Amino acid sequence: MPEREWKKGSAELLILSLIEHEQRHGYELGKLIESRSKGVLRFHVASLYPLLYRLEKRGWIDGRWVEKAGQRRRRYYRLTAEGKKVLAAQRKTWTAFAEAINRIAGVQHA
Amino acid sequence: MPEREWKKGSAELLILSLIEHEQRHGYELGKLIESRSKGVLRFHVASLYPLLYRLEKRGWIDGRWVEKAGQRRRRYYRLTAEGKKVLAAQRKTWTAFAEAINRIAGVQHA
DNA sequence: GTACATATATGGTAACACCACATATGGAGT
DNA sequence: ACTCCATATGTGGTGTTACCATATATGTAC
Repeated sequence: MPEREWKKGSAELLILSLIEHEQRHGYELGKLIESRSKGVLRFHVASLYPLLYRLEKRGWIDGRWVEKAGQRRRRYYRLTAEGKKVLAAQRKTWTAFAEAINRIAGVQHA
Repeated sequence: MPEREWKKGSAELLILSLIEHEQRHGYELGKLIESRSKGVLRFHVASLYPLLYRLEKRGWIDGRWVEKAGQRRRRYYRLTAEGKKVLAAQRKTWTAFAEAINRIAGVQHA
């Protein structure tokens, strides 16, 4: 079952989209993806955190630690200018990809 | 750029769909995917042939050699009963996946 | 006789989601 | 007090799989 494979790469688009308008921390992103996808998508921490480091290293997102009393420290991420460009490009790529799959696999537009 | 990653797993759905109604050989499948996707999807031989062996080993597709004078031998694949079930399941999974991505990434239905 | 399309095949590499496990804090239930 | 769960971040090792480069073999066109 290729479900696992489809998730590869899609994670980037999801993360970038979710922090497009407001900064979020890792755990929140994981929970958001799970709830908004109605359980269809679930990224494990061992995928999520390394991904965030990769995106930050590439300069697409920018993280900063926020410490609050009576709470474990959180790292909040926001989209950089470069990240905005990448997000736009990935949205376009995703749309073309999904259309191609639907055309070949004969899935009625969904 | 996650384009490469998205292709992982999608190959199975594409192959199974393309041999749903008529048997085809490997090279033909590669060319069909490229043309029908208008160049968006292109699977290299080093991905395609090993994939066909995997699918056959799993019993989802059934291949047989066809030799014709003045032509290199070709291996034609057809969908097995088990393959039909898998195809139906994968179509469903793909649709749910694409919908989830679109919902979260804010892509207008495409 | 060279170039290209057709057609199948494979050893090695890179990417990345996942498993299992780890650390740390706060609140709810018993 | 103690257990359990939700919150929150972190990592070493594994498995899957698309791709690179390269190989073999046939037919057609220039």
